[in-house]
Amino acid sequence: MPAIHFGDGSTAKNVEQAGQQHRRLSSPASSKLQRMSPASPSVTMNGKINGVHPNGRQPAVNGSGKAGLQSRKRKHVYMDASDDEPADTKGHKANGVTINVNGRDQQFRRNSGNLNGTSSAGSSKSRELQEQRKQLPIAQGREALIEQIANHHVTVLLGETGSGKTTQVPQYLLESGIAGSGIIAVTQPRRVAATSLAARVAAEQGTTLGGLVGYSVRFDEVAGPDMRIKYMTDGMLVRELLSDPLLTRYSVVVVDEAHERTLRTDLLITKLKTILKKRNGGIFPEGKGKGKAAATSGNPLKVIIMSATLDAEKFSKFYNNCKILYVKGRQHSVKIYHTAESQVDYVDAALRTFFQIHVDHPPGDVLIFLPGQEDIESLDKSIRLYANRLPVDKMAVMTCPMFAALPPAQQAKIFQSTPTNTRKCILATNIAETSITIPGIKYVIDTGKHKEKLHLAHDTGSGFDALLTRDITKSSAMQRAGRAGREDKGYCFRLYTEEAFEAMAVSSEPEIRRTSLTSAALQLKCLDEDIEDLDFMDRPDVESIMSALKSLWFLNAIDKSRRITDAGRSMAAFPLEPNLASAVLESVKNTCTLEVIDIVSVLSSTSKLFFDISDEREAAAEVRRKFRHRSGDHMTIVNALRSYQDVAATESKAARKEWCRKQYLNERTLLEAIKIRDQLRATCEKMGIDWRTSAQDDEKLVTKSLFRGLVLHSALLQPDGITFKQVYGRSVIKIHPGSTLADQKVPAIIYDELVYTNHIYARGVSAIPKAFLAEISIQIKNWVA
DNA sequence: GAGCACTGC
Repeated sequence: MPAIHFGDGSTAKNVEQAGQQHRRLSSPASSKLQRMSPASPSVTMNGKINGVHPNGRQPAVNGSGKAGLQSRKRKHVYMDASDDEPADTKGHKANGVTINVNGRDQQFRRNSGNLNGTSSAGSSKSRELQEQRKQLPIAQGREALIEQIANHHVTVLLGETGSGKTTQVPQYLLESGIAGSGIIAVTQPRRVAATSLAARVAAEQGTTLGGLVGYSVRFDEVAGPDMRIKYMTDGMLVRELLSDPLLTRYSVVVVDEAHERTLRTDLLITKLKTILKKRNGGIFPEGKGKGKAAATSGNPLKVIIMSATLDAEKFSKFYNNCKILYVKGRQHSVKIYHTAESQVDYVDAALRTFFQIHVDHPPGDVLIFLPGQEDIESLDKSIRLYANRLPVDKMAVMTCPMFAALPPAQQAKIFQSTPTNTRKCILATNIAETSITIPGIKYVIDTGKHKEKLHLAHDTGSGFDALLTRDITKSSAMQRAGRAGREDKGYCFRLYTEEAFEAMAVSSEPEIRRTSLTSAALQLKCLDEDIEDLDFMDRPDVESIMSALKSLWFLNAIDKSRRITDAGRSMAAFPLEPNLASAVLESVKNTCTLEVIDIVSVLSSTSKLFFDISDEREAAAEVRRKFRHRSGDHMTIVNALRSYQDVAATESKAARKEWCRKQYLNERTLLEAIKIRDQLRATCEKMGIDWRTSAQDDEKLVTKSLFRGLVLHSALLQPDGITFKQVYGRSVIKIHPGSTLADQKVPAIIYDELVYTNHIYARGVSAIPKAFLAEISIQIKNWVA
């Protein structure tokens, strides 16, 4: 195998040499860095004007400030924030306050290997935990932090990985009395984070989970009357807004991981701004008059925005230039190498780089970031093939694929300890970037690619998604590199040039600018707010808003003057996308709620119901025939779900699992769907809807109900007898070959989604009579009139 | 005649 060349002609073979080379090139920056690093832990409070993290600054993965992540260009030099900012930030107008803390990395890790839902809280005694708390980097800035938060209604806290902000800040708020008698809500983008953090903080407080500290995520809540700190998913708090628009239960809302900019986080940030105005007396407290505004309301709210990287100033600007606090974290240094030339075949480059590391570098596990399952499986095969040919005196290689769709048992393999004289090689998607932390990683190989779902909106509200392999962003590249420095110093080999890195976007577009806004628009309508009028950090595209409103109008969720309808309010009550919620409401009229809820439960599950394994497609299709329903894929889902329940009623857990495997059914999807179904049935009961009504053998009732929600996803057969044309759009589409209706000649269809590969394919397809289309077009004309 | 990253109620 020819070697891959990294850096300026140096190969990965000689790390020290390559490292020296890199240091030399960046020497002006690194000498400055070393000078600026405080020699001992210190807390620097500075009320003067100081730009904290000027625009474009990257996160400091290399917390110690030694050689590593810095590039030649000054604007990407990583450093400790301090008084001694480079010239380009002088005079930068911001109310920044720097809390500069050095501290030791802790053994405790967030989200650490929590696939099995076990708590990351140790069994250590309370005293040990208290000692650990004091050792966290943030602990040294505790008093300064408390003072700042006490005196301001909004605080932006920029804390690096390992600073301890997420576990400690809520406890400081509680212990200092700032939170008053209200609840402290701490939002997280991911469920596992919310549950494992709550467990950890409960242990630190010496209470059981559900006492002082609780959590709330979908399907799972541990809370009690004494709860003062509540970790929750951002989606849960958005949902609470619908019943309590001012969030009166909470005295503090901490929005964590705000830099991820999920749609729900952005919604919260926007709504919190208006809630602050209402609860805190209309005006934000600026530097002067701090604390006074709180007196204008009996129940003031404090907001803390926590971010790991970048964007801190953007958050601050959004909240009338509120204070930015900065807490340093502690990470071990990671040396980064770029390839000397760009690589055409990243899978091949990853293969060769892995063996360069394996042959020439000391023990330590390797994590390779790849875009998807297909590349992972192909590289996995290649690595195992070559590993078998290694000389016997070399370490063995153990490969571990890792992606979300992988069965949990195989996912767990990455957390098993590596056998002696063996190097573990983990081949992972983005899942290893934020969702899970894998212990023992010393080397990261970064292909620089990921998969991205692009929503191609259409002015009619129809549109389709395409999943494309694209370049990652700089912040993503930094995050990936950081995965090598969790436990000790590490190395990151980027399979792209330094120029390619420089050309990457700083961070990805916020979700609000990429995703369908139909659901968000409906929720806001429930609060009597219009998505088009709201003050967002990043405003969504006009086309995207129009597409969302048009969809809502087609679903009869809003009327022609854009006011929410009764039906719209009912739809918002369901934890479903509005189109599926609309199908459920329609099923009430058509007396088939039982079947429709079964279907939408599966459709809104995370993964697909049927496995699609390319090598076993024939066998899968054969087995699937017995679930097949002539009307199409939706009733086929009902058949499969019912068959599973028959099996589940009598068989053991192991037998159920085996049955699913033989049917090429994803049991994880079935179990999730059943949970969702229970939740939907409960929602129906609250609304006085009888969910037990069944279509019996009249499946047209079911397709008619689904059609109501999928109006915009309807298409008519063209004269060629093969392709379909969208009724409310211009695209010409085909039925996906995996559908039960592939090769069937039906006059009109509805579909769940369109996927764009070499054709635009409709997936999740059912046949409908053309008469349905005629009926709806009359209804639509009547609304317009 | 097929090729799906991740997350949320």
